[in-house]
Amino acid sequence: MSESTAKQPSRIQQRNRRVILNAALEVFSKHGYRGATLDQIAAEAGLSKPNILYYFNGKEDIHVTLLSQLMETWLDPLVELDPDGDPRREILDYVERKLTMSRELPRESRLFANEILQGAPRIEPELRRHLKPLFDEKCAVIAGWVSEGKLPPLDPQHLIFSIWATTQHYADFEAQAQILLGPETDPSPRALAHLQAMFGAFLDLPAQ
Amino acid sequence: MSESTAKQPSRIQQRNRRVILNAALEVFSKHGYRGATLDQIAAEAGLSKPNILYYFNGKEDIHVTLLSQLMETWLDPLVELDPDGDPRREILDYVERKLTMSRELPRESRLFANEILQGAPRIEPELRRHLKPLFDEKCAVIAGWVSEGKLPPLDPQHLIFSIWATTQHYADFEAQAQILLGPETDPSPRALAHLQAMFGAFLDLPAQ
DNA sequence: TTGTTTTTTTACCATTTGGTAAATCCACGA
DNA sequence: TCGTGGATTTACCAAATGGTAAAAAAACAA
Repeated sequence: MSESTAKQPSRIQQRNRRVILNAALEVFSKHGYRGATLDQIAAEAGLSKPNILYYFNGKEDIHVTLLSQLMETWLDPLVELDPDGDPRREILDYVERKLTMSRELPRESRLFANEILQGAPRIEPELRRHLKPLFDEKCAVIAGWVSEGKLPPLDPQHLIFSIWATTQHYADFEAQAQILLGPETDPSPRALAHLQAMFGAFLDLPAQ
Repeated sequence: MSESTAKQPSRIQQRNRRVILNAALEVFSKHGYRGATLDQIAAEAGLSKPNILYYFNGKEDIHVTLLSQLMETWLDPLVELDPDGDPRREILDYVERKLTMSRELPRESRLFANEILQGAPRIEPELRRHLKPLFDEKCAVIAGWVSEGKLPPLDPQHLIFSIWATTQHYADFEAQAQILLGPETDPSPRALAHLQAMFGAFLDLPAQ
């Protein structure tokens, strides 16, 4: 017992846990929690099912571990919103970061969307612990900007909801967008231009 | 054989099919397709499982029937968008209709969201047949308004995406909103005010 | 090498789940 | 009242699925 609580995981442990979590992300984001099977995850990971269960305590353990590990990445763009920056610039940059994340991490986006859609049964504590305080903090920042006259009167909470909704839409509803726009084109450039124009217009101080 | 193709369903058939579809909507929207079980649907409907299968050919049949029947209701707000109306008024009214639908039919919204998230495997043909033409038609209407100078330059496709995303967000991500805003309050009034302000600002012709 | 610990596989199991066959019940018209 | 067809229940089944026990294999420290 070289450590006080637990031994650090071996190289094999680290690698296999990572492989399993990546496979689980693929499968969970595609089929949802109930729709995903351990066999699918095992096949995707190139391991046997009992071997998967050697590294995790069960299906739910994998799912919760995934969501918890992703939480930080997921909140990162909002964390970067700087109270001391230019309000309009900060918010439009946040929109861009969220849209980029939607394009580069669509599996993560769909994983979260699936979980929230089902009522967030497994991630609710995590949301209360990490998302809620950050959300409140950044709402206060935006509200401050409004009261300082640096932004027009607006509802910070619902502004953030609108940013989340519009950016994540491109990952979560990708199947629909492909049907409506065609599968060839990457909607991102036009999506970014549109969102910058829309939120930009909303954030502009009228007749300054 | 009094009819050419099939006899019209009896009163019992009509009632039970309606009861089953309502129960299925409840269960499918809450757990997704794979997460829902025939036993749950049967319990919710107050019927036995074999009795359910007397009225439908199987789980998928129920799901597809649900989605197909809902499609019309779902597209209705967009159908009402009037090419001869005032552009700004028409679009803002559309936003309001969509938000109202999100509040009054959250189960339907989540059912669709679940299906699209999984890649729309069962409803894709329906989307190509009904949603796509309507989408193209209304995009053309909005593009017409833009080229007539009645709206500022904007991207009709992505504008509609933004309207869908922001309004449906309140149904699909209700669990998250409840954590962040508290379960007591109905977010609808403030959501409506926010969305009207946001899209209103975006649709305003600058310095006219 | 050898003994020990970690990792992987083989062979299972209990439960759940979509679905079926056949018997039974029941409404209703003649 | 009786017969007939529609409606419902009872008793199942096969496949899928999450999970386990224990043996075998691989890795590793001495």
